[in-house]
Amino acid sequence: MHAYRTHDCGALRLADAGITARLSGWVHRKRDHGQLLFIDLRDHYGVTQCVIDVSSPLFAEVDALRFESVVSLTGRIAARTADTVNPTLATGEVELVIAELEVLSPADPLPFPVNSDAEYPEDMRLGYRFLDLRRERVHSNIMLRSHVISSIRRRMLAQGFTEFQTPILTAGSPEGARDYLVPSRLHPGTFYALPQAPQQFKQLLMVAGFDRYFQIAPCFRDEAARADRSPGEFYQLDFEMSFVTQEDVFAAIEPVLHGVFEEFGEGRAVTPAPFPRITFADAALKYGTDKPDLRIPIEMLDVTETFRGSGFRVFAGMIEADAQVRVRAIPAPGGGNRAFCDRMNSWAQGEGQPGLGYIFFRDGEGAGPVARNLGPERTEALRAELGLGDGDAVFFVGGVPAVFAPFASAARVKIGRDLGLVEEGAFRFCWIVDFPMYERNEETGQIEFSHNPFSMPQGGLDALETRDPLTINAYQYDIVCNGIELSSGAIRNHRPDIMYKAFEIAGYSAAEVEERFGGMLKAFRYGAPPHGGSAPGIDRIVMLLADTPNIREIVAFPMNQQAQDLLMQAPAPVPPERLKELHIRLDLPPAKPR
RNA sequence: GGGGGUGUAGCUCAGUUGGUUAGAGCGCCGGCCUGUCACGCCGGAGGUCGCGGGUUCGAGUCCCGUCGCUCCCGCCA
Repeated sequence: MHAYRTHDCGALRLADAGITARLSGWVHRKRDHGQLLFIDLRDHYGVTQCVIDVSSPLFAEVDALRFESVVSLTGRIAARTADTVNPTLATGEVELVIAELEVLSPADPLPFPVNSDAEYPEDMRLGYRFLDLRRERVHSNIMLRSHVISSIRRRMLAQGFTEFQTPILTAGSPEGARDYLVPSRLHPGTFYALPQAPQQFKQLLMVAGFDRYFQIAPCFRDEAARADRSPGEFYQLDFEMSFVTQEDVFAAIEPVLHGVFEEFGEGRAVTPAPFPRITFADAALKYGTDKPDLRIPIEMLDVTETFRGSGFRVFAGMIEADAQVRVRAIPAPGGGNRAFCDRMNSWAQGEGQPGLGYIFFRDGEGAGPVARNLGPERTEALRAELGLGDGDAVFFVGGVPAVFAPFASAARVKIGRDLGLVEEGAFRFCWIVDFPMYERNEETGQIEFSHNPFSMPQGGLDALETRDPLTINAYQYDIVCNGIELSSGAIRNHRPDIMYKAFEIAGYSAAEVEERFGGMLKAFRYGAPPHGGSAPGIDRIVMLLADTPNIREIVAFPMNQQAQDLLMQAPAPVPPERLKELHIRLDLPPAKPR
């Protein structure tokens, strides 16, 4: 007989009754009846009930086992009587009658129970992550993550992509987040950086002629954490393709994402490919954000003209005073009662707004102060334009769109949630396309890249030379699911001439561009294919599938929000001789003693 | 760097208007129980109420400061 097990703890069935089996695992639960004792033995695969009674000489020893001790139990497999079958357990028709016990590893009393799904403090869970990972929910999340990654690999290979590794010790990125730096021992005073993303390498692979690259790529950024964002490191499905248009990129990745979400969505609906394409401008207008949650069937509408010169002086006056001012209507189907509208108004005030104007429709007409000031004709025109009727309401936000957008977006989401309009059990995808290439920095007045400076401007060199930069869009796109940005991507700018011009508009001299991006420019001078790609976040995909807002639920060994590993004690000081070897002297005091 | 929340037993939490000896469930230790599956029943140990200061006859409770954790803003193309 095998030293540890003949079966795993999820394997035994009624057909196994009568055999002698050996199981190894953790003591999940104990039920002590004095003369009779049940042990639920758990391993990765399942739970099996084991039983012993007082006639056995082992009884006292089994009785003394503490939770989470690792034991090997050997004995006959017995069919349970009909009235003792446990239908909630895969192995619930049988039990192991304990004849031999080996304690492989006794456990101390636990800092928190493993056999419970109750909430525990994050720092304790992370400090005892090996225990936390035994708990059913986290354990299955980590398995889900592994299966998702396998599925992604399989699907990417099926799409003709090839997986490549790219360096972890590399050069710093001139743009973007803070780099993690690694001192060079061989070259005093110099540092490697950990990649924020394999961006330049994947583009170089395209220049090298590999055509379709992907990688489940670790990315490192020395920035603050969020609930949905790890400090330090995270993973992306990084991919890049040559000789493609934006639509080719979409067509390549949509089946992968759709397939993965179908495979692991447990019946939740998934937007069929092709996913809707929404322009950045339309998203701003309809949703107030470039990350719309399309499970909420509310679209805002511009109603500036209805309020221009109207009796509703607040908005009419704002429109008169500032040409940038717009008024947006947020329809609230089913929200047509004063209680709901007043509650929304109070919520808005709690959000720091002066209030939230509304009209609600009953008895065939609009009610509320806005309707009174606007007059019946304009109110009726609004009602008709928005397709609303009795029992519905509409809310209004006014001002400069860029200023009110975050609030309008939040109001849309709150209305959708409070009225129960959110489509449950669904993954709603869309592409946000046509991001503006440039924006004006309101403080300095300078024209800056609004997103990725390496994207190809729509219209190419001609557009850069002839058009107002603020009207130029880039071939840049995000993929969004349920209001969560899964990735940014772009058709890249592979033409040095267009790159110099693009940077010139943003105030960079040719010499600066040469100095900062010389490597890429050099590669582009020897025959570079047009190329593009994207990099959906693995962690966010798994979070959506696991239905958790916290990234630490789907990463096996996460750091805490202060970017510390509480189990391994990282980061940690290093001995002086190691620092000396690295030519480093710590002569600055810590910024703040901790 | 800023803001919100939070901190009471190993864990989850309750603790009234400031008032006697700070409680419950789980876990731990001991006892009882031969068919449970979150087994049940009885008993016990376990507390610097995060820390420091203040107000008060009296502080877990009120005030000030500070620290930890967490969430958000900044930040993250």
